[in-house]
Amino acid sequence: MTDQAAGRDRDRRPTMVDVARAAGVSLKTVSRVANGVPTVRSDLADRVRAAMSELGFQRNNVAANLRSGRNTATIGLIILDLANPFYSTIAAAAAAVAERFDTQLITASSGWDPVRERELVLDLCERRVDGLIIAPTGDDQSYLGAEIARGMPAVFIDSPPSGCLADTVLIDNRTGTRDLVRRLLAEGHRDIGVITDSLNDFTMRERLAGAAEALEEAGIESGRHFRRIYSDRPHTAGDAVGAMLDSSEPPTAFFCGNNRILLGAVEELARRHDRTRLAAFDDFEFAPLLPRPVTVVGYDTRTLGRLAAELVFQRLRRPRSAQANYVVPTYLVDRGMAVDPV
Amino acid sequence: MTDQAAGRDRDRRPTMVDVARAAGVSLKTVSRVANGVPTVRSDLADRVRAAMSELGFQRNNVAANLRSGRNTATIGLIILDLANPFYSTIAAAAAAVAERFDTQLITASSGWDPVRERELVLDLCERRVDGLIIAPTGDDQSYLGAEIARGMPAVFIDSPPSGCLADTVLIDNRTGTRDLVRRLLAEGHRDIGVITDSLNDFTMRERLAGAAEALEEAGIESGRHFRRIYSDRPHTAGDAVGAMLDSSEPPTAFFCGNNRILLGAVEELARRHDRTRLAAFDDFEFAPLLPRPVTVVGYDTRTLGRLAAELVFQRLRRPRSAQANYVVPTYLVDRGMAVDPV
DNA sequence: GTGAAAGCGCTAACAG
DNA sequence: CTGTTAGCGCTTTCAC
Repeated sequence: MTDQAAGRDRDRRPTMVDVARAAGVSLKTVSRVANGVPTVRSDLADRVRAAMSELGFQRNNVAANLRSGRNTATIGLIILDLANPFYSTIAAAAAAVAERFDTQLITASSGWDPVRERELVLDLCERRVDGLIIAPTGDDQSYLGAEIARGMPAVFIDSPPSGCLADTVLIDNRTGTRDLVRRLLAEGHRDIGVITDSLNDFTMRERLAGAAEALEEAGIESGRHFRRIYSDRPHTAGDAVGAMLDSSEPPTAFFCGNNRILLGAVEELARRHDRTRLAAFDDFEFAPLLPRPVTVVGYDTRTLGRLAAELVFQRLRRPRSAQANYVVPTYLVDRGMAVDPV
Repeated sequence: MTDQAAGRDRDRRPTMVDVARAAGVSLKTVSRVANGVPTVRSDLADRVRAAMSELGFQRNNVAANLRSGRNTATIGLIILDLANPFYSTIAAAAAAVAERFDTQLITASSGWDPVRERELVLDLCERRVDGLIIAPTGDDQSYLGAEIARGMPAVFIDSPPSGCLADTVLIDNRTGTRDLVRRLLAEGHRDIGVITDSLNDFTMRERLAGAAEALEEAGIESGRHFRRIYSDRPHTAGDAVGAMLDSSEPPTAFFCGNNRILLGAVEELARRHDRTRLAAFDDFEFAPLLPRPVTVVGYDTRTLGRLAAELVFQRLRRPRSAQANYVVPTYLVDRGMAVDPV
């Protein structure tokens, strides 16, 4: 490098070469100081540090990682929608674990698009993230097999992968729903309206299966009052509730497959001044404020995110450890408040 | 590189050199194919592509960016708490913009810790993110001045920076609150209890100032009914409400500085079967389900995130463009439902 | 203790 | 149209 190429432009970020020249030492000494290597003569180290702050030097970690072959200290989190509190809570919990390992999280939303999911995985792999946490959509993650075989830590959350083997952290959808429906049965309800979202979704299938188990235990035909809705408008759930209530044998209780459905049901029941028993999967922040009692299946979303992140770092340390499949337990909790008329 | 160093280990990711050797072409031809350069003889391109999928090649974008001096296609988002829907909505909106530019978001939470905020900024700069979106905490962001001068696009959201100049996207806290308090005044309320969170917070100071403006317009001493709370437990807000109601001249209306305070107030009023008029800053998803009418100040959080991200990319294109200071407008909306007794 | 040389995986520049 | 050479900013040898 000639002297005139010494980088006179103010815009360029100073490199270790610039620092070395300013401090009158070799590039390598600068590198040592930057990395806190103790065996550097203190006067040299001081000169280097002075030059660093003089020039406003900041190490380029991208370059450092490239040469050292070390990790990028980044893990990728692919979820369905970051605006959804369920996923943002997971992201926050995973980030808290990552922080302990000086690692940052790249969070991306697939928006329920399997093609996008795959693109994101590829993109993150090309960025050489150290690991991947994925809430899958669609039913084919076989494209990840090669990555996993190559040693990329991959953890699936909320739903298991299809077409490849990986660590998973799931919620106990089936047991949670079974316990909830058992409770309704114990209260004497025999006609229980079950409202689910699309059964393309693993979690929804599991919840329905849990409900069916409880109903069958009680000798009740599990499909007796069953409505599927596909829309994300709460209104649709309200319509389902209305249709069942208007039938010749209306249910005396409803199980709502998620909190969105519950909200639609609450609104419809409020409109009708109807006090049919309500139960649902998913607890949520404002459930205590619901204007009528509701029993919901709760679970610790933060635990889900935390376990997933911990699995990634665990697998980073011991790449060939046995596949881990965690299940986050559920519990029943009574929400909603008794309120006055306005 | 000698032949025996050809990388026999199965674990190592294949590089362009490996692909070139397998395809019997030069490294550069592989690079061209990987980058979609059209001027490659089709039979060579086919051989390269075959070798690529044979070896499971994935370009290392970290290395590619290093050499080309291009961007890392990453922007950093520093917020206070990703688990908070306000911030996760911003993150989702910013990510949606970033997606249009094939850019990923690294999202990190400072947790209201100024030291952590600074560490995160430094870390993200060392990772050579292309830009930064920051919801600041603390009152000194002067450490960013050098970065901004060097051309790092930085956009502050929710609160402006102190000690440096940068683009901002803020919410019109002052106007929103002033309009809301004006409405209470127009309804005839003269005794309005104002409950805020810590005034260390820029947004809270602005909201209080907006309330004061409206009260002074009406010739009312603005500090008449005023309580500050510092805790994040809604209970504390309830205590403040209770104390004011128990005073010799209880307010006939309350303004709550944020939605957390509102929830505490709602609970306390429900407990007392008290129907004092309620108003608050912040709309939120479940506000329509509140068990009593409440007028809230709403704003489009997604717009905030979108504008911030767009500013980053705008400044990336034209680094020396004039400083932009956007203000997201607010509006009043009536929430809460009239409900039956249970 | 310090520094020169080589090279991480890729692209830019220039030849052929 | 293809290949060679150099080099991004840093770390890793391995001499001195």
